[in-house]
Amino acid sequence: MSLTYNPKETEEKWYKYWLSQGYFHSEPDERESYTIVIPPPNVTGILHMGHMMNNTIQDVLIRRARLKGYNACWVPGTDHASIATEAKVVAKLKAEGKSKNDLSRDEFLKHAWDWTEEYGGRILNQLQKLGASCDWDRTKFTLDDDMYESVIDTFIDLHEKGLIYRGFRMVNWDPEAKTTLSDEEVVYEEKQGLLYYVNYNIKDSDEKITIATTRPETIFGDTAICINPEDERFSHLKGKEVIVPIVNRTIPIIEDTYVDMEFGTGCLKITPAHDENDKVLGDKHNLEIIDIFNEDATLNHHGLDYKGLDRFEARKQFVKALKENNFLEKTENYTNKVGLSERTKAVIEPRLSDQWFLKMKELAQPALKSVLETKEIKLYPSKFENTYKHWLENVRDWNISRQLWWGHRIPAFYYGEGKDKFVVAKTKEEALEKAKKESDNNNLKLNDLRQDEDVLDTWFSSWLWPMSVFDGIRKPDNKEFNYYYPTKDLVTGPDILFFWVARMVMAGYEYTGQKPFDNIYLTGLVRDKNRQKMSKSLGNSPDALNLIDQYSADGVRVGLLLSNAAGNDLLFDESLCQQGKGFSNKIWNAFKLINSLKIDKEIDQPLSSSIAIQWYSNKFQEALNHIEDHFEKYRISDALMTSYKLVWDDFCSWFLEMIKPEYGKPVDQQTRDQAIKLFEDNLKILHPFMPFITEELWHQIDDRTGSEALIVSQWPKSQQIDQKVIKEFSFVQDVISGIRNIRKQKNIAFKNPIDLHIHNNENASKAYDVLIKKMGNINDLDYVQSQVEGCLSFRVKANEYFIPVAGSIDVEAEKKKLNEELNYLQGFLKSVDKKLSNTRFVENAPEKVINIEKQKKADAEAKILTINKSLESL
RNA sequence: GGGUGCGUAGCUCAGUUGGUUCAGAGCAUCUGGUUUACACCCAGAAGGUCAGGGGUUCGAAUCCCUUCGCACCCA
Repeated sequence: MSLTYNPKETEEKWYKYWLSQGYFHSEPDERESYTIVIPPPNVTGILHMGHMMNNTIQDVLIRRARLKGYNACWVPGTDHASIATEAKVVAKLKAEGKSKNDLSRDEFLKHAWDWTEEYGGRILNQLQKLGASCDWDRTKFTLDDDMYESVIDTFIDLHEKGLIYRGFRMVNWDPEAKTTLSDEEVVYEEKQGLLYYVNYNIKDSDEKITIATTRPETIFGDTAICINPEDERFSHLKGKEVIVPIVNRTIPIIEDTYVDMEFGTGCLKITPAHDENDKVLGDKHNLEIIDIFNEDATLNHHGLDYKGLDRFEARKQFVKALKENNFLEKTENYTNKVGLSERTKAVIEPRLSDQWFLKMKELAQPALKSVLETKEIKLYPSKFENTYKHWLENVRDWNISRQLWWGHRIPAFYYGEGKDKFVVAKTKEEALEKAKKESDNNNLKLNDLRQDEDVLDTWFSSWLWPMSVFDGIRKPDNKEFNYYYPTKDLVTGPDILFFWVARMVMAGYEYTGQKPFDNIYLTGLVRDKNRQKMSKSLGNSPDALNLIDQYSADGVRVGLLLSNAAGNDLLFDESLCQQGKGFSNKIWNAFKLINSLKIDKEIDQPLSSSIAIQWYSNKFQEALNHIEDHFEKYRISDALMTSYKLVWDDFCSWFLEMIKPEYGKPVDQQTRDQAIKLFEDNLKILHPFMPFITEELWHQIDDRTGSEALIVSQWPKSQQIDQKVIKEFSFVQDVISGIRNIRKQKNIAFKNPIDLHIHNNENASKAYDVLIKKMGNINDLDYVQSQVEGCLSFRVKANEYFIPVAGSIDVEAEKKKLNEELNYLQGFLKSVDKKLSNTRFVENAPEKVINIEKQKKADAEAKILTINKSLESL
């Protein structure tokens, strides 16, 4: 066995081994299934801390399920991320001097596929370094043929059900990506801007009216001025018209109570094409709609001389012109929230366009019910239920179209001039048949059909993920789907609770009548020390593989899990990984110790060892119960911490020290065998957290065949716990701590033996005396009936322990110590007495609590008695 | 503007049904230790107005109200 643990070699070796043995692969069989589908990372992405966190948790769950005898199946895959990927491909083309506009759709898609093939597998390979035990044979991509068809089938089905419709709506337009974004993809930022006060001349009058706007460049699109009908300042202007400055168009003054008389000048310009609220007013008052922008947010011909200028440049120049022509009254500083594209950071332009929408209200109902009413799906931590509820109860129709090429192309075919002349069909041929019927025109040819140019929102494919990875959309009765679905756990971040999770629940019920998963576990976001979300784009994410290099995969896994409770953000700190690595070292050395002991088959097991084994067996069972409970409640970090303390404190610091023979002496066969058995149980519960080192040691213990690998062994069985053993030993631990304290106090090195006299008021079991002697390095241990002079003392419960020390005892110091203990106890007793003499407490508190208080009282009284006696004898 | 959550040791965070185990863990700090599996170690110590105030209760870090600070979501 090598002196120190070499994670690099080990990790590579065992990952290959697991793969070669097919342990990650699952096929339906008679066992119960335990399925997790990975939240598909972005195909162009690379591994960041969030992924590591997320996937470590999934791997812990799936490895534990495997050990517990489930047929565990973790399905990996990626999504095509239309906006992000298309943006990257466009950027790459640009760097090569090509423009997307010069390419045909097919040519562009070829570039996108090339890109995907080059970078697509990257993130999955990185997951392997982390130890992820995914069933790689099942790896899926949202644009695989079967996945593609599932999405198209779903679109057609929902359209037939009347849930998908086409609408002319104000959308969030990203002028950089030249696409629509959903509300969820827009981030708002406060920006310092100006409020411009602009004068409009009243037609056939010398009078003018002043409006305040943050966007003077949209004046080109003005089609009305609106005043509040109750505003007396403007009542004389009712029915008149104004002239748009510079543009010289005449527009009406309309009246609507929507206008806030307090804000600005109480007078509003209406630009229906470029503002959501103006659009509503425009519809109400039948106003003309003038769209002044091109798709890249430069001005079109409505912008007159400013045609072709970017909106911000146009604003600058137009304001200058307004000023020069005395239309600009004044400007004021003004902060407003500006919507930005999450992906490109471009300022969102509200834009009217034809889009495809999915009605959400109906679909949301089962999703609400299952999480909030029937609890068929459980959400961890439950605090997110409120957020979930609020979103679903106020859900808006989902704009599912994107003005992009990379993705699932909308299967709508236009056959005539009007934009409502279309049919939805799976193939062009089917579409032709439908179109002939609808148009009553049998002369229609394939060439007369034009397919919609847009693709579907990426989430419109990933909301099917738990079904489509098992081909459950196309073939709902297939064997695998029936076996693996519904899945068990979904592990993801709270930031995509609506984007993805809620929608998967909707799709699940819509298509199977069943939930897609039993449990939703929302992890925290990984943040850096400045509380910023860690992301590649901010450049504040440590390189994942570098971390693994430095601290080992096991170390990083432990580091990530250690201080991370569900749903709470984790401020990432590398020292946590260091702690994880330190833990590996500890485990390694624990085995090194057991392994290095020479065995003597002739010697009997010492009493101290048999006690140690009995104690640790029970301690292990107690911890196992806690661990099971933690897992059940998805308190993964607690489960890890419980295991950590069990192995480090109980196993290494106590158990191993107790069974360790004197230096150079051999160990008996029985103790060694039992220690190995207990160590193996440790490895089993550690395996989900630290798969590599545990598998390595498992094989160092013994030559094992393929089917005997740790990854496919059996999780320890729960057994009856002997609480008495644990309780008695805990008392013994206190005694040993007391001895250590005295040694420390008097600077008595451990190698120097001392004597111990025990005044056994508690009538504690003497069975453990051998251990006290061994662990305290006690020469003579005896029992006394009264205080012993010339000793330092300490107490455990009512028991008193005396240790003779060389030189004179400082009687005053001893008295002082005793008096302090006495004072504390008397205060404590008083508070307990107060409780017990309170009739309302005795009447109301549960019996269990009262008994505890009574026990406290008895213990305190006994101890006080002991101390008083000691004080007397001093 | 509306909603949700958070505030516990120097730092990062647990604290489950209000009641033993409750004021905890890890890191950092300090003191001592090593011929012995591990200095990636061992044995100890110190560190707290549970954000402030009020209330409910026999009993509050935990429940309610309120003030302050912070974060996130939605508009």
